[in-house]
Amino acid sequence: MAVRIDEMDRKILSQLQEDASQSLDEIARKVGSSKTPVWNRIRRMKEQGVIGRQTVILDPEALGLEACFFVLIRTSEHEAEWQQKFLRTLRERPEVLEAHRLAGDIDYILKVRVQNARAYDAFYQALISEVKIYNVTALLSMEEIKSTTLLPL
Amino acid sequence: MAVRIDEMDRKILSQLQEDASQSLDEIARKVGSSKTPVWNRIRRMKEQGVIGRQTVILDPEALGLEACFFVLIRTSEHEAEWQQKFLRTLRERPEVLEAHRLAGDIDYILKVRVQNARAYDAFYQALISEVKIYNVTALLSMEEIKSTTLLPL
DNA sequence: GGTGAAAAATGGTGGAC
DNA sequence: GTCCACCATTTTTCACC
Repeated sequence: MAVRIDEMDRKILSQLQEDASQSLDEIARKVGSSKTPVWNRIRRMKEQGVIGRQTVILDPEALGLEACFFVLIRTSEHEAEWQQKFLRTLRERPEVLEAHRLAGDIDYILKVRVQNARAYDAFYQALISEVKIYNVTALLSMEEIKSTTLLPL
Repeated sequence: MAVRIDEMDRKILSQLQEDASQSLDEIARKVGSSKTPVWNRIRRMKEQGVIGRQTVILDPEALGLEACFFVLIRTSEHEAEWQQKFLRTLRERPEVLEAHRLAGDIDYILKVRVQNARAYDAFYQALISEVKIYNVTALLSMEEIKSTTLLPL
């Protein structure tokens, strides 16, 4: 997974993160290079998987997704089969935006975006009916102080 | 913040989320419309703020950001001035990718991306030296099961 | 609100240095 | 590896339905 990235690559990535709709010429000018080398570097980084999906960030509130929960999960089951099913469920559910397996006494954390508390409860009921879970704590977000996809470069 | 979005808008947003590098023609064809109306709808939704930043998703591992922590914070301070400073600190720190104020006994949750455990400790020390915090629990991610910016439409 | 065409800008490629 | 110029595609605007 380790990939050689030099200063010029970092500058290009930074520009792309900031605004991927910029033209090649514009990016080239800002990073102090010209079109072809910038284009070649971008192509290489896409092939290597450093650069992934190109997307737009939507406003969840405007789309009626007004509730955001962080869900802390403890489980008693640690068998492979149980885990497979659990992971599949999480990946299939579009309201699960993030899922991590953790070190320590909490086993998993999820970030879940839904319309409202009732929609969260529906998700929760569906989840626990599909897989056995020992303990669940839901943390309700009152205010999104910060939310960014921009990685520090 | 509530905005009128019809079925066609949703289809367009879905396509843009999936792949923002698609041409207008391609999007128009997929949603069963044509170029100009799709373009007008996209422009309107950008003005309304439904569509925000256009960006690329980078692979954190490839960039050497191999550690991801979720940080649960309890604080004894609830004064306006303290909060102002705390929020400013979070917004300024690029390693803080998400920050939410919570309901319940945990006051804040952060998602923090750093190179390694040492870099996290540096962040943690900097944070507690800037603002007084009652209790901090760091959850270390062992495995990113899912991470998406695609909102359910 | 949709269609089609035309002008301006951009992406992608190949050749010279 | 960088610069430059070329052409096909795409974006963006506009007049018309």
